[in-house]
Amino acid sequence: MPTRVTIKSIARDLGISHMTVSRALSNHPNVQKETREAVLKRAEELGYVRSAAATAMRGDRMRIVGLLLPNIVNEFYARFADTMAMACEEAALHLTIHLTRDDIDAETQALRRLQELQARAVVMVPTPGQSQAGRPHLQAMRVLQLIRERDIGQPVPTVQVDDAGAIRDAVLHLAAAGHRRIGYIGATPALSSGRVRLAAYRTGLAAAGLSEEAPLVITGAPTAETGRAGLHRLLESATATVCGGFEISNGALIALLSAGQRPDGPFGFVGYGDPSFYSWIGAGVSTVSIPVDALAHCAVELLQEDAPAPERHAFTARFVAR
Amino acid sequence: MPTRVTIKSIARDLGISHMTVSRALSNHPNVQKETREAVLKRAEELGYVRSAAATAMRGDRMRIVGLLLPNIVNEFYARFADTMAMACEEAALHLTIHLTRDDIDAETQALRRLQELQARAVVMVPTPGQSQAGRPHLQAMRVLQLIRERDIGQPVPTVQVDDAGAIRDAVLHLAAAGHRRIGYIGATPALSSGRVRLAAYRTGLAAAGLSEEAPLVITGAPTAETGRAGLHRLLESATATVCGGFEISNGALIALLSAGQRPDGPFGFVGYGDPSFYSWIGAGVSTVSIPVDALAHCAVELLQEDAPAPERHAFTARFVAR
DNA sequence: GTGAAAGCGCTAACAT
DNA sequence: ATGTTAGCGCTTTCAC
Repeated sequence: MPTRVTIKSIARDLGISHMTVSRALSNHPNVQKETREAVLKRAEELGYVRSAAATAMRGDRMRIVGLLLPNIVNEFYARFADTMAMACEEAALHLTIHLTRDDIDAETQALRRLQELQARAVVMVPTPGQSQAGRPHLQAMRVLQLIRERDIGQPVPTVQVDDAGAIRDAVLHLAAAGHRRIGYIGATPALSSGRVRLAAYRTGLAAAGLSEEAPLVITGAPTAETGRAGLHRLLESATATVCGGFEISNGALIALLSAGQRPDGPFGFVGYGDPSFYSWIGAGVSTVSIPVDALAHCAVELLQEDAPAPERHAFTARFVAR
Repeated sequence: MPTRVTIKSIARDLGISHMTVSRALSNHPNVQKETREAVLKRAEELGYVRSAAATAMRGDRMRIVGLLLPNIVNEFYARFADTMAMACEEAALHLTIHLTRDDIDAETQALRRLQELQARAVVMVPTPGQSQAGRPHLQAMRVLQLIRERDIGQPVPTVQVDDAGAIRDAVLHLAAAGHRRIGYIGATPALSSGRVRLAAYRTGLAAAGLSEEAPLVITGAPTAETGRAGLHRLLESATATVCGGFEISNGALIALLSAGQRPDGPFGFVGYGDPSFYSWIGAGVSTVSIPVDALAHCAVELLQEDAPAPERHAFTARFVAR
């Protein structure tokens, strides 16, 4: 194995001091033109790369940002990660992904390892539970909470989605179209997002002057399967439904289509999330559109700041009628 | 800002040498029981974490693995990343994601930055083009190519998908069901995967004793939109189709469903990839099933090896009739 | 314009 | 069982 190319090895190679090499490589003015050029040329030839470890040892944090997500297959998280990865690339930051599966121990572990790395910052979707072990020491690492909020012993900025208005609007939209039996398929109220969305559905019903009928409210795991099963039941008992989750929405939509119905069809359908294909099924799928990219960009901007205020940044979802 | 907790700060705190602290923390036998316990206790209290940078400076590479992908929204890449992230978590490796958008400069840049980090390894889907600039110096970093192969100046292991057999089987399956006008919707032959899959489709036609009809072969960008548009055309000119791409398949399937057709006929449909919902649409969607998890696990295993042989690891896709 | 020294956090090697 | 030294690659500080 060839020894590492360092400023010292280049210096020896050129018969000069390693300091001159350092200066040449970091554009310091006090280097003779020819010396600088010789250094740059040799560095290029040998494939020199500055050691991030050595830089970190001198006090700088690593140019690393951690991203803690429950998973990355979920459309929302994938899109979020995608946008964040691009933004990080632009800011010359490394984005490291840590999947928690919503397990607090995995989360704690990931945070700990990010500190070993001296990561600059971490964007996390906090796991629902409360830690039984002590809170991790966050030291100098910037923390930013996404989607959910949890007390981690210090105030941190959060980036949230406010979808209550959009869900209420969805119900009102269906009611205005004449629907009286409007169902809801969403995540279990055990999740805070599940609670909020269900409450928004109820607000919508009330605003439309409709009363809730228990059999029309279907909650379960936030999976496509829940959406599929839910829609099957609602096809018999309701005339329309609102979905409260990405996977659930996709599952329900596929079930609707495979039942031979169109999304703009007699059965009223409002999805959740806005993958591109929603816009070209039939006349388009009405949906609660989440501004994923805006969320991701906000997150990256906050990461760039020296001392981001521990504020709540809420992004409003929009009901899109199609 | 509180100064960093280091072995030296703990040593001062305890009035002992930093070496004793180091030994205690790394389970070296030569430490008195009480001393060790005192150290561990204090370290825990202060939230000490070993500096990865310092460790890296001493010669160890960082416990970082880079993953270079065109994007992460694509179902296949998302699932691959998901599985890899879990496996890395288990192996105490950090997985850093770098999106190339199939741009060779982005790729080169990402590789360079991974070296600055002294990443242990990189799993990359090489971009199609050829680099005009010189090849990056890979130094001691292990490289593993995924899906595609490109000469990067040194032999490296590759993890590939062999889907030709499955695509041929798909055509034969449709032919056996009586279809004579079997279409194909796939990626442009500009991509190597596009070429291979199209060739497999042709092999299938030949094996079934059918001749190719140009209008039935639709290629384009590997997007859902290509699938949608393709299926619309084929609905008029063909009686069945095989898909050659994840996004294309999803797009075509949605188009099929929203045309009021069921995937189990009369129009013969074979998708590509096997997201969970394919199994519960109607009687199920026949598809070319790609063993994503096996690919990901193979990749992680190769990363663990000291000196993985530069072999080609091919995973065979299976045609699943449903 | 260039160089020498020191120190960031850590551990292997060598004292004691 | 514990302590001291040196050096990994780099930049800041202080000579020259």
